[in-house]
Parts: sequence; C-alpha cells; structure tokens
Amino acid sequence: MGATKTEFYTAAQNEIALIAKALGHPARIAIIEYLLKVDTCICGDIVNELPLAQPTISQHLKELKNCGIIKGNIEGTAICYCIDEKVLTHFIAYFSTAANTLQQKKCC
Amino acid sequence: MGATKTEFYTAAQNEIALIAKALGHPARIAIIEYLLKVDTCICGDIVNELPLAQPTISQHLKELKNCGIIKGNIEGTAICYCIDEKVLTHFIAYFSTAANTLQQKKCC
DNA sequence: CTTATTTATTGCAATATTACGATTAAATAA
DNA sequence: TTATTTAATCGTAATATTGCAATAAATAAG
Repeated sequence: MGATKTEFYTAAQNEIALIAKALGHPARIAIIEYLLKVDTCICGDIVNELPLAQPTISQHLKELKNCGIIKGNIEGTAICYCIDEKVLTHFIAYFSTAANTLQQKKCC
Repeated sequence: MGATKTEFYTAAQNEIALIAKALGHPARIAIIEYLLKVDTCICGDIVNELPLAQPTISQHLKELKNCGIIKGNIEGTAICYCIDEKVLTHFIAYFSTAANTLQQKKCC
C-alpha cells in the first residue's frame, strides 16, 4: 500500500494528474513564474532566485521536464529552460472543458 | 528536512500549488470527472465507481474540499458534492494568463 | 430507543516526496 | 592538459501521501 493505483485510471486521467502533480509545489510554480518573467530563458539563476539549493532546483526542474511542461535546450555551458506551450495549452483546455460542462448544470 | 518551505513563497503561489496538488492524483481527477458526468450530484456512489475503499475516497474528497475545488452540502443522510466553479475558474485564469504571457515571447 | 445507512476519523504499513551535502559529468576557457 | 563553470546524480534523513481495516459519528427509519 501507499502507491497510487495508476493502472485503474485512463491514460488521459493519469496524464492530467501528472501535470497537475508537477505544478503542485510552490517552488515549481515559482520556477514557472520565473521562466515567464525573464526575457532570455538562460536560467541557471533560478538557483539565485529561490531559497533552495542547486540539487533541489535541479530535481524540481526534472519533474517539470518529466511531465513535459518545460523543456531544456543545451546552450553552451548553460541550459535554456522553456515552458512548452503545447502542454500548457492542453492542460488549460482540459479544465476549460470541465468548466464549460459545469456551467450547463448549476447543481448545488 | 523533507517538508516544503511554504513560507518562502507568495500566497498566490502557495494557493495555486495547493489546488494543483489536489488535482495531482488520478483518483481525484476521476472524482472530478464523475461529478461532471452525473446529473444529480448526490454522490456516495463515487465509491462504487472507483476501485478504492470508502475511507480512501473520503480522504480524497477531503483533500479536494481543503483546496476549495469542491464543496459538500449535507442532504439528509447523504452528502451532495459539487465543483466550486469560482475556484476552478480562478485556477484556469492563472494558467491562461501564463499562456498569454508566453505567446508574446517565443524564446526556445 | 434501536437499527440501518452514509460518511468521517483513527491507526498503521507501504511508498513517495522534499531537501541538501557530496560527488560526478559535461562543456568551455585558459 | 588543467581549471572553471554549470547542471545532474547519489545517498540519506525528514516528512508527506496513499490505501485500507476497524471504528466512530450522524442522521433516518421503524
């Protein structure tokens, strides 16, 4: 026990949950916000922005990469991290559809 | 160590992360989808829909309630669970704003 | 008051996450 | 080659999550 029963849910449910889970930590929200704020996306300085050690940031970036919401391009000695617009749009679309369905109900 | 350093992030960051975290489990996504599917929202039968024990469902509902994305109205002996449209809309708006910001950049 | 019915809580075991120091890997610069 | 810089990985401790059996709480029906 203690492990999520992934096999019982649809691929779509697991995928959305995975993205939401990746976004479910304030440090990772802060990283996303930083990537949006900064013009150039050469972003080793996320470490300087957040009160977390470099290995911790690296781990958070890994999780964001794993769900696809960001991607990293090697740019010389640094790595350029970017938000993947497609994945973000997909995520928004899922919940927008839900919100639309909800509006046509008005239950409680 | 091991605990999230909540105090270092803004209230907005923590709030969005909390909602995302609550949605970051396939069972909870499945619960949200069930609430959208069913016409009446008298929903003790979530237990019958998902392959999880009643206490586990109850716990998942609690987490969804904690972040505000659902609310429960007591209806006799049963409880009527509903998605809170305001919270869902707020969540969508946050990421929509992010997506708009992103479109005006085109970095990587 | 008793007995169902429905949902919440408690307690616990298995597993996952968070965070960091130490180290390693990879690329560039000197 | 030898630093230097930048990012990833390893190992590990602290904490959180997931899931369920057992139990409790609350309301409804008889």
